[in-house]
Amino acid sequence: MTKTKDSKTEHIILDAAKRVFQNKGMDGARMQEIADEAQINKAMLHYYYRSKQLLFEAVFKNAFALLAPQLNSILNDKSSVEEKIRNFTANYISFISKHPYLPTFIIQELNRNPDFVLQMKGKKGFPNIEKFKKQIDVEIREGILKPIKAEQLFINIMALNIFPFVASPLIKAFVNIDDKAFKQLVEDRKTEVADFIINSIKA
Amino acid sequence: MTKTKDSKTEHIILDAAKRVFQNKGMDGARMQEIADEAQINKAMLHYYYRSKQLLFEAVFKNAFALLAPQLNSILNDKSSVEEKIRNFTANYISFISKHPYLPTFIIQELNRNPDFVLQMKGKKGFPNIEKFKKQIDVEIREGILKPIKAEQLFINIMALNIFPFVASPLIKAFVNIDDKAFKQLVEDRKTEVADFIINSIKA
DNA sequence: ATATTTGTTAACCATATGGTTAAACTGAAT
DNA sequence: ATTCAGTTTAACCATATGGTTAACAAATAT
Repeated sequence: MTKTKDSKTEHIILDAAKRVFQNKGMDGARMQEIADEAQINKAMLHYYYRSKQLLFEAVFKNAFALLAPQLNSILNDKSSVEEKIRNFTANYISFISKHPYLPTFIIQELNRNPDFVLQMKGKKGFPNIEKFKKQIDVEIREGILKPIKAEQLFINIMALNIFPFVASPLIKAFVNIDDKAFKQLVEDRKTEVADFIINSIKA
Repeated sequence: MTKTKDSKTEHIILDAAKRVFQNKGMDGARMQEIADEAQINKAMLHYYYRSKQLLFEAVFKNAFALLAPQLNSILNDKSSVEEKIRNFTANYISFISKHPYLPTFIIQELNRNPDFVLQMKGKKGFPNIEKFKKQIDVEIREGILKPIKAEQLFINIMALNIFPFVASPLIKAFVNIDDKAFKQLVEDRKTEVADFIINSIKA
């Protein structure tokens, strides 16, 4: 059994760091807490990841890499706009229900350090709107869709799908519901949101 | 000139604290930085606000008090649903363009400490969906609107209006635009978003 | 078997940080 | 002028925190 480059410990650390950073953010997280979470000596964190900043970046990139393909599906898939919206909405909400921390974490940390996104932008697999733009224009010309800017539509799709997870404490308070009812509301959105969007843009 | 209860210094501190907390969040903010920002001795912060936590709460409540009336306008005004949506969208985007930090700050800190919202919930002026719910049901019965749950519609309105500000670094990267183009995109949303929503829900 | 590299630990260090204190200053009331 | 409450400052304190080190253990190579 050859030793894998990523040691077991290294993985345990990343996993613990994920949990802590996702809950507390970069500023709120403590190296000792990550070590405790991993049931490991604090020095190991530095042994494998050198610094808090680098450990954080590993976690962030990991999280981003999980999210990006989701968005690419709506930007680059071959199906029609309507199909894409229906698929994306259902899939995305399922996906995030399994990782409810993800969008909040990414958005929070990107606001803390907007330059961070520039580092990602170059890499392949980074979501890009160009293909989607062309597709929208084609479907408008074909009379399938009402005129709308692809940028605005894309923002709307993102907003309707992501926002409820980012703002859940606020929504729960305003709508005056508990966790269970909120979960049901989100579940309903798997079709609600797609209908809402398509209603609006279909010619 | 009688001395006002709120001293000048107290106000200067709150103002500086706003700027720092909004940019760095509770965890990222430093008392020394706030003192520097206010050009004042650090001990004054404790003299007037006792602790970082209390100073933070003052800032947070202040921010929340600014945001709440905006949401109440859509929940409690007398006009028709369509009018409300058009007004709210235009007003809200104008409002936030002047306070771009607000939604991100509130959402971020509420996620850090969800119990915080419960403390606000009791107070009068806290946004509540009940009236809006009834209005939606009436307009559906009258055939003005297609059937939709008030909760979902409210979430959609919030999402479409608030999300672009919360996720601006992400959006700028995906849509591949600079600050100026983003500002224009947001400006366009003052009518875009209302049209998008009304398109979808009007019978 | 022995040397060498890799992994792990406890103790330690420098600095940052929220908070305190005691003395000094200010301006108005006596 | 003196008192007195409210305000401001510099110095200080205890603790938390990210990071390092040196010794030790386990695995791997020679």
